[in-house]
Amino acid sequence: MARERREIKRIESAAARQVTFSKRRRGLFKKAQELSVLCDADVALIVFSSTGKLSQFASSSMNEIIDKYNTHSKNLGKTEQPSLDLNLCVYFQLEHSKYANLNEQLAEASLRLRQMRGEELEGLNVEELQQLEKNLESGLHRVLQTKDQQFLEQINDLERKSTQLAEENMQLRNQVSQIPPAGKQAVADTENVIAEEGQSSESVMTALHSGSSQDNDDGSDVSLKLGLPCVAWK
Amino acid sequence: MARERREIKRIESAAARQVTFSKRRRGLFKKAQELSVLCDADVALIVFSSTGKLSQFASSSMNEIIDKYNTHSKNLGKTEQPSLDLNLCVYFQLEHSKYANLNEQLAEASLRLRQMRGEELEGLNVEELQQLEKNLESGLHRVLQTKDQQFLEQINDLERKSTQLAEENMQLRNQVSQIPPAGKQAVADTENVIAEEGQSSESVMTALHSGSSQDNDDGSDVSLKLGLPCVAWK
DNA sequence: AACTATTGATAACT
DNA sequence: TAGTTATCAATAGTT
Repeated sequence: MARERREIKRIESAAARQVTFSKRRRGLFKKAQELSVLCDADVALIVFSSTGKLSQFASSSMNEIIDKYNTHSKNLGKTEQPSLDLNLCVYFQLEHSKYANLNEQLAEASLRLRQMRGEELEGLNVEELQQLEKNLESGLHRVLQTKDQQFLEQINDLERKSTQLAEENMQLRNQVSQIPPAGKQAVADTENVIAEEGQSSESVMTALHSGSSQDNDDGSDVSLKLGLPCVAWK
Repeated sequence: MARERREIKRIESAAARQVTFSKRRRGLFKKAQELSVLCDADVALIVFSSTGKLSQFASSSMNEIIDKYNTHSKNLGKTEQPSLDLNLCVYFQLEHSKYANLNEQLAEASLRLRQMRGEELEGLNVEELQQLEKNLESGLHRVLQTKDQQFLEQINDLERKSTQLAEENMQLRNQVSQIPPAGKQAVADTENVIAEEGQSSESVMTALHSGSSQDNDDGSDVSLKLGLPCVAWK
């Protein structure tokens, strides 16, 4: 509502989000208060910022309104404080309304999920479809970013481990070359030269596997794993 | 915010109060939703009208937010188990398990929704992210198809109406041309020719507006509307 | 309920 | 962080 229309989607910049939060929160609370006064309504507003900070407004008492809310779904009677004899009855009603409420919310959430999966779109108009499209696109975008990030992390991991292994490899070679010559020394030396020139990566893999079963006095973990544990997305 | 500034005090006329309540309540809920989306805030809004009718909005789950509020403000102790006979106890356990179960399902569904929106992806591995990506892509695909379909339907509608209007337009022209010549006949004819050649679409629009206020014995609806009703995506 | 004149809220800027 | 202003959005009164 200002210099330019702002699309209703999460503000990525934390600073801008904070500024907008302050401004809009003030506006929202003002309107909540105005509604309660103008229309004699009972209004409760609870806001947790993205940093977890609580703000609240209640036209009367917050707890009173929440109680009224909890008992409302099924019960219409005036908000009398439950007498001791009625405690049980109220408890049942409360449980029931919570239950009904949960059921409703679950149905709502399920519908949203189905719609995000592209089902049950019949009741939606073009505007709602466009909103859904935006949500899906931004969700997809973030999922792709996260996935890429995980791939990059794995690659970095692997590179680090490779470097480490290469170093160990070289140390091992030095140790081997310092072993006093035995009977078949000449042959062993020749093989070593070939390996160094043409099969360095295979040498690394060999060092890897032998390394984890060998005694290894530096205690480093040299196993290579791809981070793909097999947990199904239901 | 309108024709005249309204003082913030209880509206005495019940009718006016009801009307204002409806309008402002809609605005308040919209703003609550916008705040929650824009600023990634958790917002709960409970409104009881002066007649006791409940409206509510919660960016996630109302119960969740209220719980968070209760713990956040200060309250902790509660849940005194009513010590009663065995049947009742069993009943409570049953209710509680149903309740817990629903709560679990709702939490699960909420998490899925947030993840589809690209939030809380931290716990997912690459395989799960790929599955999520597939779900989002297929959902997006279907949403786009549905949207395109609705656009096409609107276009067909408009084309049908345009054709109809063009026909009516032609009939009207014929009627006009059959009017017996009056004093300024020559001038009128000339204007007609110009209109036919260079301003056909404007002629159609003119026919549209006059048509809806004129007597129209075929009873057809000749208004042109784009199907974008303003229903908020809660 | 639908329509506008007008006020109010606020996004970008300072 | 607060203040200013151009613009957009909400809505009071009306039909």
